[in-house]
Amino acid sequence: MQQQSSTQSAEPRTEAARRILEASKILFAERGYDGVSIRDIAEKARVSKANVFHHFGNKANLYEANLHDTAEKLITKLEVLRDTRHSVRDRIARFALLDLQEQLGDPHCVYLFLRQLITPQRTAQRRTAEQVVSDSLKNLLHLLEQLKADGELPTETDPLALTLAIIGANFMFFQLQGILAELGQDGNPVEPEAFIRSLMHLITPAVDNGHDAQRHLTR
Amino acid sequence: MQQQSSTQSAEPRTEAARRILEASKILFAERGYDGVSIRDIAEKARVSKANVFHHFGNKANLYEANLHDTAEKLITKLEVLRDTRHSVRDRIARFALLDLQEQLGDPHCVYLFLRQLITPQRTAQRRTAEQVVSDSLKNLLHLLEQLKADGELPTETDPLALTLAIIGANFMFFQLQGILAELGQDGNPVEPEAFIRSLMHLITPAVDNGHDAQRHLTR
DNA sequence: ACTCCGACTGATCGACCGGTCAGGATGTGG
DNA sequence: CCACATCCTGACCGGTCGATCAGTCGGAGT
Repeated sequence: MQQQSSTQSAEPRTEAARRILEASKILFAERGYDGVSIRDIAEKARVSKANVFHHFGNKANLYEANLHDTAEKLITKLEVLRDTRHSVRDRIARFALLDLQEQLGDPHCVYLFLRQLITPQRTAQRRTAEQVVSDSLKNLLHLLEQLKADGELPTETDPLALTLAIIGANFMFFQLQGILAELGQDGNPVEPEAFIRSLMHLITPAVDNGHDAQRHLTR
Repeated sequence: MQQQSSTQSAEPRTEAARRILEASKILFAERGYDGVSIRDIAEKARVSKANVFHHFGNKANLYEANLHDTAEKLITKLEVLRDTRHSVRDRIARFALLDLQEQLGDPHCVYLFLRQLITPQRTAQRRTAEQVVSDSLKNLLHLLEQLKADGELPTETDPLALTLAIIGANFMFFQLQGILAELGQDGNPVEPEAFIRSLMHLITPAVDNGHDAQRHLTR
């Protein structure tokens, strides 16, 4: 038996192993852990059922390997936000756009993580999922606090509420695409860039008239 | 055989049927459709396994009955928003607070609906779930457009983005309670009322200087 | 007393589940 | 040539799944 370790996932050893990982990722994201059988995965990956066990030991291990992969991917995303070449405002906008684009570009990762977050059992896997979300949240919160310290936010604005609003708006835009498309016939922003622009207006509406930092939310 | 109809769910006929419905609601919300067996439900409801089939026909029917129940519950919630006795601003604040409180008060309904929304299969059940969310969204969107027409929102504010921000922020507050509690030691708003107040500040920050009809949520 | 009906249960079914095992195919080092 | 390791498969196992069925029980109607 040559199964992968459970604590750390390495690269897939063969093409078949890679196909198994990819197929299981999609299926787990769509139907959840219990909704997918090893048969389904093997069939989608065009391998024998026993081969799945050969590479990943058991079902839980395969699921964990998927979570580990997506977690790594999402963590590396956060590194982009740390460069100080751009203004705080720009970094917030870039983070929001990057976050939204990545959700739209790889929905399976989102659903894989979301399914883990809504599980009441506090397993180690759920902890890691929470950790990723928590890091992302803290990062954005820190940027917003910085923005407020710079005087670019009204004093009565609560950075935490604003953080949750941005992250939540992104998720809702991602999740409700189908619904939005139906009622967006009158020219509402359905493109991510336009949506992020609208979202940034909510934070500091003085973005059109050329960076006027002291012009706050009037009226 | 005396199973309920599939298209419309009536009240549970016996105490046992009521217990089955309640037990299955919790289990389905926590573990999802495939994660729960009839055995689990029967055991939690303290009835025989065959009795579950007697009352609900099959597993899918039982699940559908749960969805129908929660959908009805959420739809009736929206009725509150239609009374014109309060100002538009108040109705938005009341809607947001009511929405958040209901999520916090009955998490199982939220998870039951969420699990349905993240299913890629476009079943009739998913349609109804989408319909409920869509109605709720349209309602809030309409109120915000009204608010903007009244001149209480900046002209560059996009009502749709604001709608998604409010709904999304509520959901994030609900979902990330555990994470928020950890980093909320420095006096951040962890109570729903305070959070909604902060959220309303984001919409119309001119709430402090004493408008006439906004006294309800400002302590 | 007799019938009928809905509530309810234990036993049981075939299907499918996750997982195992013996062994074939292929390559690699001695 | 042999020995060995890895990749991979078909056949198989015990257990659990959703669902069925025969039948018991108790109350209402006649």
